[in-house]
Amino acid sequence: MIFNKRTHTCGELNTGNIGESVTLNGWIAKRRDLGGLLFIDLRDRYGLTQLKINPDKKDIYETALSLGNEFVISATGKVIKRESINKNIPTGEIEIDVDILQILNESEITPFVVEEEIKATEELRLQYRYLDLRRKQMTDNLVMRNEVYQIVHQYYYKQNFIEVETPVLMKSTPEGARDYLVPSRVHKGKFYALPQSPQTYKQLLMVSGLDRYVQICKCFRDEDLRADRQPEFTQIDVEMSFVDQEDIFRISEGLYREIWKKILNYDLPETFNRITYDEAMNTYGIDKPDFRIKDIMKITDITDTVRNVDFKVYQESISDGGIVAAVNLSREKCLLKGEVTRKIIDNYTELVKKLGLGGLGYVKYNTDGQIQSPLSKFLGEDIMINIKNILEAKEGDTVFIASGKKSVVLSALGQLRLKIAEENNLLDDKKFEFVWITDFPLFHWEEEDKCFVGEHHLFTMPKPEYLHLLDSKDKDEIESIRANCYDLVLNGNEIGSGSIRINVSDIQKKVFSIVGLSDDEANEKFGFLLKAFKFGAPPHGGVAFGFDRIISILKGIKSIREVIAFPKTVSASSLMDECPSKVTDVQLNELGLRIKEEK
RNA sequence: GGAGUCGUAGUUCAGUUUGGUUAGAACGCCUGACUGUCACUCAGGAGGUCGCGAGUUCGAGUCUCGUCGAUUCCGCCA
Repeated sequence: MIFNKRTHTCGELNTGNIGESVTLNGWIAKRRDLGGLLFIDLRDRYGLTQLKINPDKKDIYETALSLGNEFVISATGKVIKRESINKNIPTGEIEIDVDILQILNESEITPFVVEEEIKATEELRLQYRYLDLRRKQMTDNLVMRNEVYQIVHQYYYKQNFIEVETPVLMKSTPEGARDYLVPSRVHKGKFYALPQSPQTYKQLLMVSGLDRYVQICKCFRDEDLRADRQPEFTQIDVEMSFVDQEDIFRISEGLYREIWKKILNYDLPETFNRITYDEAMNTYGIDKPDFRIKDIMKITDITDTVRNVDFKVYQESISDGGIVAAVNLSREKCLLKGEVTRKIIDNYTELVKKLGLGGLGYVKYNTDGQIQSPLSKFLGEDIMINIKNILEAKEGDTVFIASGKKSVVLSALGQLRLKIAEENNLLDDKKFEFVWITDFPLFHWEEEDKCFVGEHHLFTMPKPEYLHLLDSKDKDEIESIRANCYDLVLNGNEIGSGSIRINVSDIQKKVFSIVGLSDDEANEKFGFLLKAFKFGAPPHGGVAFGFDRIISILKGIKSIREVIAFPKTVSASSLMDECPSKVTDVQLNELGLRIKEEK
C-alpha cells in the first residue's frame, strides 16, 4: 500500500510548527461532526492531535464522514492555530487543516470504547488486550517498564556485571514451587522444567569465575495466583562472588536510588532501613512490614504484665505456651477522626476471629480519664494503667489485646494494624519506604509432613554463630538457626529476596541431612551443582527482585497484570489467545503422552 | 482445595430484598439536523439466550441446587 508516511507523531506538534505542512498517521479516537465543520482526534502512542476537516474540500469531507472510531488514517495538511484552545492536551493550541486524507485500514465497531476512563471489565480488556493497550495509561505502563529495563541494564553494566542468558529448559526439582513441565520428544517419558528462577545456573556462573552476573529473566511457578502473582513473571536476577551481605545491599540500594531518581525524581536514602526477621515478626506480626507506618501500633508483648491476672482465657493461653500481646490505636498517631465506636471494634473483632483468634479485648482510655473495658473486672485498674504506660497510650487511645498461640496473635495483630492504617489513609502511595529484612530462619518445621524444609533455598549459608547447631538433634535449636538470608520490602510488598550461599560441601551436607535428603537423593537432584562446588567455588551470594512488582509500585497500581503486556487471569489462562489449549493426538503421540480420562 | 464478590443490550450498570404488565438508563451503534467542537448539541431508531444447566412454582432476571468464567483473600508460592 502506498500512503503518506508521517512526518510527525500525534504528540509533538505545537505553536512552533504553525504554517508547516505535516503528515500524521494514527487511529481515530473521536469524531465530532458539527454538520459543517468536522473534527477528528487522531491518536498514536505519543498523543492526540486534532484534525480539522473543512466542508469546502468536498472529497476529503465525504471520506471523513465515513470514518469510524479506530480507523487507521494518514492525514496531511497545514498546522494552524486553533480558534479555541484545549488546555487539557499538549497539542491543544494547534490543529491540522487537512488537505489529503487516506484510509489505511478500517475497523469494526470495537467491543469497548478505547478511552482513558475505561468502562469495560478486566475480563473484556484481557480478551481484547491489543485494544486495551492502545490506551495511554496502559502504553505508559509499558513505556515506564522499558525505562526501568534500560536503567537496570546500564546500572549493572557500569558496575562490571555481565548479563548472561541461562536456559529456560532445565532440570526439574521437587523443592519449592511446583514446576511447569515440558515433555521431551527425544527422551520420551522425561521432562524439562521451566525455571522457577535461574538459581543453580547463576551459582554455577560464580564457579566459572564470572564474578558478577545479572539477568532480567522470566521465571515460572505453577502455583495459585494473586493480584501480585503471575505464573510467569520477570525478575532482576543478581549473583556476585567474594562478597558478603553488605556488598549485596550496597549494590542493590544503588540500583533503587537510581531508578527512583530517574523515574520519579524521588530521593531514596543512602542506606535503607534494616530489621531482623524476628524483630519484624514480633513488632509487626509479618515478615514484610510496611515501613510507612513503622511507628504506629507496634505489637507489644504484655504476657508478664497479665501473668497473674485471674482471667481464664489468658491463663489458658499462657499455660499452653502462648502469649498475650497488645497494640495501641493512638488517636494522634493514627490520625483518627471519629470515636472508636462499638461498631468499629466489632468489625476488628470479626477480622481477628477470621485469622484464628478467639476474640479481641480492648481498653479504652477516655479523654475524661475514665477507663472503659469489658476486661476491667479481670484486669483491675492497676494493670490497665500499667498497660497504658507500657503501650505509651494517652487519653483518647484504645489498646487492643489478643491472646493465644504466639504466631496467631502476632499475625492477627499485624493484619489489624494494616486494616486500621488503610482505613485511616495512613498509607501514602507517594511515599516509598524500603526495608531489608535480615536474619531469616534457615529452616521451618512443616507440621503436616513432620519435617524441616528450607525457608529460602537449600544453598543458603547459616550465620557463622549458628553453624554448630547444624549438628543438633533438637527441634527448637534447629529452628533457631538464622541464615545470611534477606528480603527487600517496599511499602509492605516483598520485592526481593536473596542470600549468601553455601560454598563448603561439609555445611551443605549437614543442611541436606536436616531436611532429610540422603547423599544419594541430594546427588540425584543437585549432583551437578555439588560436583561443581568441588572444583573451587568462591564465596558468593545474590539476590533477585520482582520486576513486575517494582513497576506496579512505581505506578501506584495494585495488580501486576496492569504492567504486563499479556498477563494471565487468576486461573492461569490467557483470555486473548485462549491458552492453555488442547493439542492434537499426533502431538501427544510424538511426545509419548496420553491424557488420563477424568472420572 | 476453601471463603467472599460479580455475571442482565456492543459496553457499564439499575431491576433480585418482597417471584407477577411489554426487562429500563447511560455510553456506543444507525438515521436526520447543526460551521469552532474537544464528554459537541438536538431529534428519532435499532439492539436482550437476564453466563449455562437442572429444580421449586400457575408463573423465575428475581428463590434453590449444580456448573462455567472473572476477581479478591486464605491455603499454596524456598
